[in-house]
Amino acid sequence: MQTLDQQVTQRLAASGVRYTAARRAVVQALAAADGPRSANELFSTLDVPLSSLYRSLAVLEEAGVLTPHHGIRGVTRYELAEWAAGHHHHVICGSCGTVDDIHLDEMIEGQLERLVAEITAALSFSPTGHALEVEGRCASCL
Amino acid sequence: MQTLDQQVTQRLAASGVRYTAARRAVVQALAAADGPRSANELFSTLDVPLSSLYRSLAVLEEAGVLTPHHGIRGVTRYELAEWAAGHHHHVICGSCGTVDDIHLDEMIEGQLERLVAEITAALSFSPTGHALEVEGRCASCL
DNA sequence: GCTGAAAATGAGAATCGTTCCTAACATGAT
DNA sequence: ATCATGTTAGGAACGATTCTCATTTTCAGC
Repeated sequence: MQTLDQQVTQRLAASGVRYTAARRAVVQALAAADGPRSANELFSTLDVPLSSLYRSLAVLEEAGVLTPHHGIRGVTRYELAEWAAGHHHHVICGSCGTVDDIHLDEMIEGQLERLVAEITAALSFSPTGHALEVEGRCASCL
Repeated sequence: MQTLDQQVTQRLAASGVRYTAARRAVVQALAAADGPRSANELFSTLDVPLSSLYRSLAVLEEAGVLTPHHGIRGVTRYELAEWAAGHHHHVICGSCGTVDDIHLDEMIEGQLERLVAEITAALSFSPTGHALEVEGRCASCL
């Protein structure tokens, strides 16, 4: 079992890029968060210039370390990829755009997986993943 | 059983706005499409000024006729709301951003519904809907 | 420990989708 | 016909993101 940093280092090396301090800060901030975060949200936490932040996010996405999540008002939030964060789903507030992770218990997740398999079996489309999103209002927007 | 136009007229009346030619064109274009469409995509089809188009989309969303779908690069695509288009899900190409509708058969949809009910039962969050999105590559991006 | 090429950075300008503003234009109720 | 209100076109403004480029950092090979 390797640490997250070791795994990220390997992934970045495979893309021929370095695991610098700014990139490390981004990965650690996202690892500590309990949902996807936008560039601006990270910016207000991290003391990394915005332009560098956007570049780091792009590099990390390209290397398969982060996955983007497109929300309201053109805001893209990033989270650790599935191999790092574990497979999970999202609860999204339609009002403020906040996204929280939810992990389904194995039984339910298994059912969902079977469902997706049935759906994609009939399509001429090569699926790479699936996402179940529950929409509603979060506690602070009610 | 009323026509779509009649139903939309009622919804807009409830919001105190008119069902004008431009709005009718938007609704009909989306009814004919087999997936969500962005303002730009509609613009290239409809001969409605972009600013009016955006306003029409906002009005129709506000009235509950359309629902937005946020895609890559900050592009928002709209589709008819569930009451008009029927409940369905999406297949999304991670490369070009194209979104296509998929309708699940009743048995599968019922399973999914039960799944979502189980998930939300444990959350202090008032759900308004759910979406299952299958990600992958479309035929033209392979 | 140096050195040079490649990679990464920071600051600001530029771009893109989208929203807001304003003045001119319809429409329906009175 | 008149008035209040809804609607429009066009363009300015906006926020998120990307680009540019000069500078700095990193690291393999000496």
